[in-house]
Amino acid sequence: MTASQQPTTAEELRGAGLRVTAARVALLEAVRKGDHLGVEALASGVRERVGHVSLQAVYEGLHALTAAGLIRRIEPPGSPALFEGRVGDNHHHIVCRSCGAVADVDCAVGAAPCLTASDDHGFSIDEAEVIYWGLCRNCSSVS
Amino acid sequence: MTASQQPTTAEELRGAGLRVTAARVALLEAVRKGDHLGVEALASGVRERVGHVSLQAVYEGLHALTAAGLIRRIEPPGSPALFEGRVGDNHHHIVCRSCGAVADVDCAVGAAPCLTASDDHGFSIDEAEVIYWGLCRNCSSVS
DNA sequence: ATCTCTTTCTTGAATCATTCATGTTTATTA
DNA sequence: TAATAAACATGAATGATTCAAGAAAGAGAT
Repeated sequence: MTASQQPTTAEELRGAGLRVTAARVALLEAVRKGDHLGVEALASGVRERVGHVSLQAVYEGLHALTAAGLIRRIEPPGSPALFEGRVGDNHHHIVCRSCGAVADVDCAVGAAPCLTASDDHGFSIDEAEVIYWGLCRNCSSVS
Repeated sequence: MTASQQPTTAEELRGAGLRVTAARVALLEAVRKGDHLGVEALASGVRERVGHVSLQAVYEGLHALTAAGLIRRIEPPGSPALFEGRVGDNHHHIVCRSCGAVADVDCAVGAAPCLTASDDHGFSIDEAEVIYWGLCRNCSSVS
């Protein structure tokens, strides 16, 4: 068996210095398949694939995957933490004020948008995170 | 006594449809005097002015003042809620990754910045909130 | 000034997300 | 296959916030 061109999930974990366990493979796949899911939803997804996994193992796995840069954690105000598989690009999020739905938004103004604050107060800024607030299609039609 | 040109704190509360109580006057002043303070710090500030006030009264007062638009609530990821007195303008925040310090940033690109997402996914967007991440002067000098 | 009504406040408990602690299991590598 | 460090399980703890029910106190009417 030669190494495939596209690394498997297991190879990605090992390449990030993490051990390959069924729980973590399933967790990474659940995050990637999901669309900004929370911890409970991810735990359900993992359990569908590999049987019982404790909630704490899910929390630890999410920390490890986040630290390794394989997934990204976002925390919209008023919501528990959500996780997504899209990493490395600089993208932002729209959050529905009514139902909490989250969608991705590519940066509108280039690769490192908004990184220029008008007055940085002596801070050295390395990232600008934008959250757009509004209503999703469903919620605005109900209005 | 004629009405002053600059409304008093009490008049502002009444004008917003809220009852004028010592606790809420002190709370509004504490928020305005403070610089992005959390609930516990605000409770301390209120108690310095008017004696014992329960934490729940502080929470309720903060909700009421926020709903009335007299103060603004922000919730940087990883931090409990913070409150500020600067409202009505569209400004953003810098958060120190190391110590959590928060500073205000005027919008870099005009009155309603970044409100144009590249793809709104059918959302109707009414606000863009920007959080700049970095290190404050103190934390970056310690490096 | 007093009465009434509604808002605000208090006390105490409950909830939710997340973390901590300890012991056990399991994946890796030698 | 044995040693060891990472990952997992179970159970308890923490911190921020909210809920519930009754007591106190502003605001406007009498």
